[in-house]
Amino acid sequence: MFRLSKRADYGLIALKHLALHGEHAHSAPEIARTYNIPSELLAKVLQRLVRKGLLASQAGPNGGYALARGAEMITVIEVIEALEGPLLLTPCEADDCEQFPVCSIRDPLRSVKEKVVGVLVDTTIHELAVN
Amino acid sequence: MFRLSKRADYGLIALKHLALHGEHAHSAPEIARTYNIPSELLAKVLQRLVRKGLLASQAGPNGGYALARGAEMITVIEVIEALEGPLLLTPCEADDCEQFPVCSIRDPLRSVKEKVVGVLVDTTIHELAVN
DNA sequence: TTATCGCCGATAAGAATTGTCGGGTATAAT
DNA sequence: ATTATACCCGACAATTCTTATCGGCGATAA
Repeated sequence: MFRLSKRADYGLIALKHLALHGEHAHSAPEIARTYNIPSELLAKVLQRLVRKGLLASQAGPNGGYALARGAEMITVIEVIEALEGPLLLTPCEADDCEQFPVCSIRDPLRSVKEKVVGVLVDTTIHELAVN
Repeated sequence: MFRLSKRADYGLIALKHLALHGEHAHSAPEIARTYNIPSELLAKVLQRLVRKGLLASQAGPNGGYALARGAEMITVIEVIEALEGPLLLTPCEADDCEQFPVCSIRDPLRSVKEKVVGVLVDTTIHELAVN
């Protein structure tokens, strides 16, 4: 349906939270409670963002997550692609679909996709945080 | 996953086909055969595009579909929204999700969505056809 | 009259997302 | 040391969405 997954939604909410309250680490359960997000699912999301280098984590009591870099250095496209995989406008680009040999729109849509990606590259977590 | 549905894919392929070969009407089975698309599914897609005013149809033998207006007057966003409903970046915008009262990214993401829509408004079927 | 095609709703089949569970390791505080 | 909190990770159930199919109907040209 051309919409963000909840994974990505949760990730962006958490990143904005960390951008706004970045003095110390915040735990997954704490953020989940604040935004009414299923705790274990948010944990999964944050773990993946750590693996992708967007977050830093700290185990133990008083542990939690913090941004791995400044909020203005993290783009929305990074978050989306970290959580959903590369942004593909057409099914053809991913699996070789039945239309592959005769697909007439793959190439023209590629340039459309690049413009869309451009928008998401130009939007940072910092922008989400101040607006 | 932030990707076009096959419905939209099929619709764009068909519209480009009609833009390129617009002398007479083309039937759903014919287009489906050409691009290896399940015939009855493509029929459904084209019927919906008729209802939305993007295509004109003609019943009977030698009947089929043709563009309702010039290819440069049909935008990609019209096709996507006709087949997938309005483009919503966040789940929040659609159903009232569990985060609604505390969602911190709904507003900032709205402006992101508008930029994305802008890209798709600026792309016409004619552009797909010549590229 | 017949064959072709558009039109529509209902529904099955398949895939992806969302959410849950269980078992592990790290670490700070007591 | 022990305990409580939290990160980490894979597997799996539940749910939802997408994709595809089916059956019956009306329109129209040959």
